[in-house]
Amino acid sequence: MDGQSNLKKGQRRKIELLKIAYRMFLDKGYENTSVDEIIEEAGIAKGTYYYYFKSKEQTLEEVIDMMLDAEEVKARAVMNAPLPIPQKVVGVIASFRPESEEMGFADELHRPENLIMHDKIQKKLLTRLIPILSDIVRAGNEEGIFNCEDIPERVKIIIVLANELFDSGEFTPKDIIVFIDTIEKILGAAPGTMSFITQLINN
Amino acid sequence: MDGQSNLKKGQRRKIELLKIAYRMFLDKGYENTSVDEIIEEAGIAKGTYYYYFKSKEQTLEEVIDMMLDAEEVKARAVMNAPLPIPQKVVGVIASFRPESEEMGFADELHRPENLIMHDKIQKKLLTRLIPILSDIVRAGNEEGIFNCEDIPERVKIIIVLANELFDSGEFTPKDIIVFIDTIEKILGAAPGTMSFITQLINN
Amino acid sequence: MDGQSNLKKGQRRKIELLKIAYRMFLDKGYENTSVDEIIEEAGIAKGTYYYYFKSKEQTLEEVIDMMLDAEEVKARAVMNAPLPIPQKVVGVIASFRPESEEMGFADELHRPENLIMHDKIQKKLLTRLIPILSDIVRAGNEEGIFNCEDIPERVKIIIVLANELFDSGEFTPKDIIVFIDTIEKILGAAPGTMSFITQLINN
Amino acid sequence: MDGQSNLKKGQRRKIELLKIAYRMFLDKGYENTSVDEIIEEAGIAKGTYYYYFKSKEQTLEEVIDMMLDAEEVKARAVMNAPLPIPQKVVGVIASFRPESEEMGFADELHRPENLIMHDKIQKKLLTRLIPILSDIVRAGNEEGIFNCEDIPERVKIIIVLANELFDSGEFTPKDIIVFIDTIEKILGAAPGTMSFITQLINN
DNA sequence: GATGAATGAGTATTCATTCAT
DNA sequence: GATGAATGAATACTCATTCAT
Repeated sequence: MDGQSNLKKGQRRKIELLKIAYRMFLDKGYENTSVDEIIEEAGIAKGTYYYYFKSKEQTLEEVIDMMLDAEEVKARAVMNAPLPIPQKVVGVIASFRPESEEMGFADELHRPENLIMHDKIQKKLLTRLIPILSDIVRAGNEEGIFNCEDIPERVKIIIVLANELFDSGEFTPKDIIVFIDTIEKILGAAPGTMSFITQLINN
Repeated sequence: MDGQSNLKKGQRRKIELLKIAYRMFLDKGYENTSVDEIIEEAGIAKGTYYYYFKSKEQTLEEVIDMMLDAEEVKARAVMNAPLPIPQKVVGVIASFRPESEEMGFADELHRPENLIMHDKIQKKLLTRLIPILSDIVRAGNEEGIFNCEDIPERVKIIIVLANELFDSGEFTPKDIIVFIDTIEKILGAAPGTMSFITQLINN
Repeated sequence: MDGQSNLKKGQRRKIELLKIAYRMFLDKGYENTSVDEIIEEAGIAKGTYYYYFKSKEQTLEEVIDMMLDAEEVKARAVMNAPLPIPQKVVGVIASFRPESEEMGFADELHRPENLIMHDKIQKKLLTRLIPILSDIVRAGNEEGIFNCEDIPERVKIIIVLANELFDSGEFTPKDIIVFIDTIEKILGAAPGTMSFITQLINN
Repeated sequence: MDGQSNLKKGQRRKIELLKIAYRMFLDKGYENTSVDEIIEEAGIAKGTYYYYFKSKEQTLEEVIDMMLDAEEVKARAVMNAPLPIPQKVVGVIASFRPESEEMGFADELHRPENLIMHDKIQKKLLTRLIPILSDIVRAGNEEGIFNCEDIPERVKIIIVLANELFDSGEFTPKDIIVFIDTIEKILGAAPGTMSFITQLINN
């Protein structure tokens, strides 16, 4: 009994379509991907597409949710792994990135054609990521590694900064140094606590 | 002899057109504003529009530059005004916002239809704002109010945070508290140095 | 059961559209016929047109192919008819003309607005006409009516001449005499073999 | 006193413009060359262009006439040169080609974007070339090299064939052989009279 | 569940030409 | 002679969505 066998046939097909749309939105941007192209790629008829999706916009919505579901699983795995707290913080943030075969860390989502998708993801992502990361920071507080109040608000700032500063791939070593210093201060950590990030990014 | 008398006739008309386009882009979003609508609003022929602008995209580019020019003037005025350093920091950041008659502080630029414009502005704005703000922070360092290195990188973080956290208008009092705390630590200022911001935002 | 009953609905419609476009291209010229005019004439929506044709250019391509298909059928009928060889030669050449209700022998295709269409047709026509005509000339060789080598090359010259000299409708009786003389010599026929052409053209 | 000194200033400017338009029409095709591009290339204003030319079409007309004037001079030089008659025939035909720095014998005029120009030239060219070539053929008749009546009509056929068969650059050695054979027969020349053409073309 | 024919509003851009100065 | 601002008709093509079968 495999994990998908209890899905109805239609459900499986919809997931296939979502994966195809996901890849195409990422590759070409949401607005540059026409429904015609999706159905051609998927080998289905126009009507079939609209049988599964109310609109193209709704497809995007579902694509994003599917993607974030997968990434939340990864983030929770990091949270529960036997790692030092600071590594968990960074690991959770890093887990929320679409995995792309062709491109590396510098994210497809930051190309101009992906503005809309990026923006939608960003907003939904904050909702999911803040609770997880807050738990980790709270644990850090208890361990005495961090020392801060208003944790969700601080976590939010960290996520926003990470996304805006590093996703585009245009940053200097000094940007990293200042970023690390900022995070440490935001969380009330001792200087050097997060400096292992340098190595992560340099690779 | 008024200030515009030395502009050629065509120059004046172009500036008029830029202002009209600026307003429309802001109101309806760049993509939702068609060239047809612009020329109708301006009362000119299609050909006239394309006499002045190579393309709609180039219009956007020029609109943004015009807007940033105006805002840079405001920012420099703040920089040179007889104000305490912390007020200058905040004033410069605040000066870089389009003034809108209809909407308040919560910016038109953050509506989804303005994503493209917002993004283009954001990138160009950083280039202009960082040097000005860096000068102010340097002065703060000399006065002993701030105490930090890598000033441009720190300034960049502050601008990014200000834009992302507050432009959308969705923020809580705690967000403000944490933001202020963060800025103070980023700049190496004594606690409470920037707390006057609270009053600014609450009004 | 009529001959079209096994065509799908969409196929039939496409053929209708091709016929409409064909007529309009011939009447007004390809470039002077806008897609808007075609769809108005056909009573269909813009989208429907582009559902059937990738582009206006592709429509032209298909129109020409359809036309040449029909004309090749006529040419082969002439080839297989019980006629003297010289009559077949002339008949095949003559069969490759669009039949126009309004205009006579002097071809619509030679008006300046039809240059593009004429040129495309000319090139494709040579490919189809040369083999057929070559077969006839070969048969003439065997019958001793003609006497020549390099038949396809000779046939090509004859077709080119016929098109260029007579299609425009501007020619004198002397032009005809010389043309006949030339053809006879090109094919190695006895003087007078092709002189029946005179009567054909004069009518 | 140079040859141009008696031209008025305006006349000289017009000729400059014609040369620029000529080159551009040849390079990009008449229809693909906009008035805007011409004036930019020429460094003049829109109004100036229309001061010199009634319309773009009239420009084309004048360009062609200028070009044919130059080529007629070359053709008459060939006619009067101390050459054998058959060489004169070929030389005159060959003289009516625009000289292009970039392209060789395979003529720019046969690219699809030059259809209109090519067609206009073709028609005007016949008018000018037929008399010259007819004179040469008449001389050939008197020398006993040729033997034919209806000279202008025969000459016309030769010109048409030369243009259509060879201008496009797509022809085989057999095409040449048959062409030579055809010309000889059209003019009533002894076999081999024109075979020197082979060498001309092969180089 | 699935098809594919049909829709039609929407859009940016080109370009020859005119004419007041 | 020369300028350049202004015109506006013309045009091909896109695309999300619907719906009868």
